[in-house]
Amino acid sequence: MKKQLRMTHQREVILSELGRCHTHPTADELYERVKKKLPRISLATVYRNLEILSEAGLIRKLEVSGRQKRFDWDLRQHDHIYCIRCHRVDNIDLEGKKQLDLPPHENRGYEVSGCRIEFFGLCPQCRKIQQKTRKGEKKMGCKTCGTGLSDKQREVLEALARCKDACGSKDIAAATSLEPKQVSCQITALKKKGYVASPARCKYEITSEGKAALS
Amino acid sequence: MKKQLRMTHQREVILSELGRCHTHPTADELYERVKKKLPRISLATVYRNLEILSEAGLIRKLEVSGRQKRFDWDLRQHDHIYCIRCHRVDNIDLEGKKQLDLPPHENRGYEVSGCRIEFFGLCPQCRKIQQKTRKGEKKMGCKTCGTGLSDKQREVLEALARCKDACGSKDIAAATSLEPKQVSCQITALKKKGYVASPARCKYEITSEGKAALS
DNA sequence: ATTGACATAATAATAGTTACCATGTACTTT
DNA sequence: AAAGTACATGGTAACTATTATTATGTCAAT
Ligand SMILES: [Mn+2]
Ligand SMILES: [Mn+2]
Ligand SMILES: [Zn+2]
Ligand SMILES: [Zn+2]
Repeated sequence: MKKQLRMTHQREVILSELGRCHTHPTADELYERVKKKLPRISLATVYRNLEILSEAGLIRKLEVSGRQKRFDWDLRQHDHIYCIRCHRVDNIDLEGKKQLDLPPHENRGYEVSGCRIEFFGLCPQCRKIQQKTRKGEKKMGCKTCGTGLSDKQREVLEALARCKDACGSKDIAAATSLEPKQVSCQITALKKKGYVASPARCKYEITSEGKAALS
Repeated sequence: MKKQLRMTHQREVILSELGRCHTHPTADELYERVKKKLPRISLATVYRNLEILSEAGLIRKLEVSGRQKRFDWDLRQHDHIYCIRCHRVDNIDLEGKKQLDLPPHENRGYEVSGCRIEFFGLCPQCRKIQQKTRKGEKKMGCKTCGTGLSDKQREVLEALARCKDACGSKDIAAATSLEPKQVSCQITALKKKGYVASPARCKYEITSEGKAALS
């Protein structure tokens, strides 16, 4: 009844690409790489095999903070450090310092099978970027959030682009077909995206990012 | 320009329910509790406020292994242990042993902002369950996987239930409107769910779990 | 009384992942 | 070799957890 594990061509390529990758890739990052060798492979196959291979102990599955699982070809005992901004993951070696044993009276009745140590912070690249853009958190990883514009947002932003000076939401309501309440709602969303700034209380103007987003 | 944080009634209830909870609940677990006090609250409000409150430092967001984020009312420095089977999370206190500083030459250029230490294993309840059901991993947390049956799966399982003894997939194909190939595909799925067992090579029979699933 | 910042409920949309199943391939046993 | 079955794949639908959108509500400061 033992499970047989066939080393198919797909699995070979997945393994070898993971070994060539020194970046702890996610399933879809690896999929993009594997697709170059096997153009007809399915994303589901990559997911399935990463799961199977990690259960078989041929690779390691990392469950670091964030939403996506990452995979590691290096089976040796080592810990990780990850960037809280871009989510890249690097290896660290705690050398002798890994005597992290939970004292028996502290184990809460668990049958302890392991321990994970993760450091986190800003990676070298993100440190530089963070210093430049002091304005705040540009959340990454979302497709629409940051670039996309809904119809109403676009309408408001276009009206703002036509204004020479900063103007209030009432002016915009007049310049568009929208009601004042709706305008202020859209402005809130646009401010969050960085497309609108408020030079004075209750006065708004389009930012350079906002102009870029309109094009 | 500083962000104002209004302590609304919803936020008060979310905070107080989290404080009353000693289980590191997920957003939807907390939602179920809060709904009893505020029946008209929205799940999105719970998500939004847990995020806001943790950013404001009033609660702690845990990103332990697994998919769902969990929240902790206890702000004191402490670490966690979680169950790899049921995903419950308990506190641990490493007392003096938390001098986990990354040596500067090992930080890979990161600006380190913190460290997470997590133990994992089987919680007391799951240890008992695991000993009983030795058959293998019943994956938890999935809605269909385990209980749900597709139409074809149900058809095959019902045919198996009518058989007195273990039978081959060809017999089932005859007893249903399905082709042999399809039958073996469905049997594979049913075996994975634990609804079908194979007492002898290429012979199948319905399990007690399978009978229960049919009712 | 207006205005607009902040908040909410309801819902649509999204990302990541897994389930489903027809089909394909490779072992085993005859 | 043929038959029968276990294991695997590709394509896609479905699912889970989370976030975005937006009409509407509340409230403090003009
Ligand atoms: Mn690694
Ligand atoms: Mn805790
Ligand atoms: Zn980074
Ligand atoms: Zn458990």
